[in-house]
Amino acid sequence: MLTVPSSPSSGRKRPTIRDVAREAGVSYATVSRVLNGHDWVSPEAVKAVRDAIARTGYATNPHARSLATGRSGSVAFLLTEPQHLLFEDPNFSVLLRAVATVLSSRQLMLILMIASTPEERTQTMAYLAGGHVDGVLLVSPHSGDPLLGQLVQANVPVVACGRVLGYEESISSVAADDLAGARSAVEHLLGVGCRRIATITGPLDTSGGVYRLNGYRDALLAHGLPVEPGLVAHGDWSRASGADAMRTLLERSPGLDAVFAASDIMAAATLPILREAGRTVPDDVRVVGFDDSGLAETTDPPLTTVSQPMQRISEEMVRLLIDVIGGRTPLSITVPTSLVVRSSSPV
Amino acid sequence: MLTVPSSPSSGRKRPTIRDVAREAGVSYATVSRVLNGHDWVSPEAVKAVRDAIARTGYATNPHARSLATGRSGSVAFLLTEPQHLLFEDPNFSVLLRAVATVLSSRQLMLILMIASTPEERTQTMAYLAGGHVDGVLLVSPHSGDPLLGQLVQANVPVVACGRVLGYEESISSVAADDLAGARSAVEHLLGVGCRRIATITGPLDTSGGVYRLNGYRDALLAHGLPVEPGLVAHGDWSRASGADAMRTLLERSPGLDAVFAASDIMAAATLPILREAGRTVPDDVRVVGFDDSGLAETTDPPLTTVSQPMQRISEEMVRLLIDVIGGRTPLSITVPTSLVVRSSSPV
DNA sequence: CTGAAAGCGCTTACAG
DNA sequence: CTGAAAGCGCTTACAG
Repeated sequence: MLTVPSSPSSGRKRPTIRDVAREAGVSYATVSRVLNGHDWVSPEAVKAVRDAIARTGYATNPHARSLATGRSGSVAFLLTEPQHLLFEDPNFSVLLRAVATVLSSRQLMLILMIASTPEERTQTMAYLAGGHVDGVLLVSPHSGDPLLGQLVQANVPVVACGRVLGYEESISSVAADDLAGARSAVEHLLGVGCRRIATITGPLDTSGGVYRLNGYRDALLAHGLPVEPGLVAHGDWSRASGADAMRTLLERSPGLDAVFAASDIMAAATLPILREAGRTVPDDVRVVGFDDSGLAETTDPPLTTVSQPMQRISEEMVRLLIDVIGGRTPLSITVPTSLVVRSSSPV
Repeated sequence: MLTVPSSPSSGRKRPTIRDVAREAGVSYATVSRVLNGHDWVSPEAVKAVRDAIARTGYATNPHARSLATGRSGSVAFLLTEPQHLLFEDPNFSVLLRAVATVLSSRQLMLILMIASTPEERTQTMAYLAGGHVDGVLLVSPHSGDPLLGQLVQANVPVVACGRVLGYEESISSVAADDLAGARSAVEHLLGVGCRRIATITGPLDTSGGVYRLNGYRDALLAHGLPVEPGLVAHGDWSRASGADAMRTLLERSPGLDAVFAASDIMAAATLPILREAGRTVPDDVRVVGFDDSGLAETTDPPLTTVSQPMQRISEEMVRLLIDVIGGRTPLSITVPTSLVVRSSSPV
């Protein structure tokens, strides 16, 4: 069913393991051995083979290898967010970039799969369940997503970025410490004297949405402050939702003196709204975001935010996925966050 | 050399073409025929096979197929920009997203490869020259890049996004009409009365950098205006370079009344600099960008910019790549742009 | 330490 | 229209 015609442009036949063997004067099994390095091979044979490889310009055929080993040598990076978020949120590109580097250092290919539309989801699931990749890295899953159950049922090795609500036991994950991160943000606001602190949450079917809200609550309660419903508005990570939430909050609680948004995008979206409403940031209203995604530095004023160590998260995701592929039981990893103070809420 | 252990988690053996054949009561060659649809198969056989596929849950093994056909069924999306740009520029994610969708509709896998560091480049080149993908989509190539020559020499099917300076004949490309787009931007500025129009160029080893500068010149000359060196500053697409260029321009030509930046990112970067310099946009200085990348709507004020039809560009890139893989000669495709007017330079 | 050989799961002429 | 068979390029026990 491939749409690609056969390829005359690939030119003359590439050298195979047999060509190398002939050139090196050994059997092709020996060539395979030095290629894979598992078994013992005599130093002379190794050298002969290496030279022959260099002379012939041999490169191993990954399809043949995969067929023989049953492993694909590739990992899917699966995005399930609606497409507008993929455009907006720098977090995705940062994660993608970091993961690509880590995978490449482990000789694994990164296959990008986007499953927004129903058709894409069906196709994607068939591909993944077909065992065509060794494992999948799942980005920002929502707990109601049927893909999750299918993945678990099909026994596909998965590691999610962010804990997966409802699948904590069955799907491995690595996440920033959302709870502690959010708490530190709100404690920072309390520490500089804010008392009417609003929050814009993420979607509550994601662990980021839930845990960051919990962190907000914890911090307030720990300081003996009530959690007022009028100070809590919900977003879906998008810029538009952040702007809407800010408008709602200003309407319901004009006296607010700070807002903690569960993402930098949503935090950035509050800025023009606050300005239009005649509030100065940070003098009238302080703003704190979450992610430190690169966006935070470029807003006016730059955002105080909770930094997630994306590099570390990426490394752990790949390492964990390799473990899971190897048959180890699911695990949740939490990495610490740190508060980055900028002018939207200075100390 | 794969770092992934063998995979117990993949569970029981998947059904193969032979299981389907047995179930359907035909030879497995027939199963393959209905799977591929090239040859004639009797309707009864087709039905028997389809049913058997459904019952067994068969999914074809892409590695076996690739080994037999010599085609990989996958395409590389190759990024060679330094990593900071990948974070900043929404253009990349937009293109990636669009290309992923088009490829998926053609049953082709998208393999993401990032070649920033020297090691990554060596590895990448080996992989591509090894014929492990059917073709490569090249993003934002710079003309001095040795990878270009290697790709051409290795006879790898390539389609670039943006014309590749120095390789116009040998590397296919699809690009927005940079020249006409830039001209329309500057004509817009001239049309609203600007006379001291500065420009911030892209890097001059990219066609986007060169052609957009040419468009700027063309428009000025056509209106009988000189091209003043003091009004031209160079950037490298990055935000930081845009800010630097703006500072330089203000210093050299304090009397400027407009700036045309060759990308939205660089245009966005001028805004805070202009504000710090006490200039109001658009009253004192008008700003026009290029890309309409999503960023343009979110700046303050929103940017007037030249819109590139990324969806269309993506479709053409994939279609063209399939042609090139099929052995057709290189081709350059140019798609028209359109001016989007927003408050940074209203009519 | 190293060959010979089977096998991974498919496609595709070659005969019928 | 459909089988039987060779072959794609590797890996990996199995003998030695």
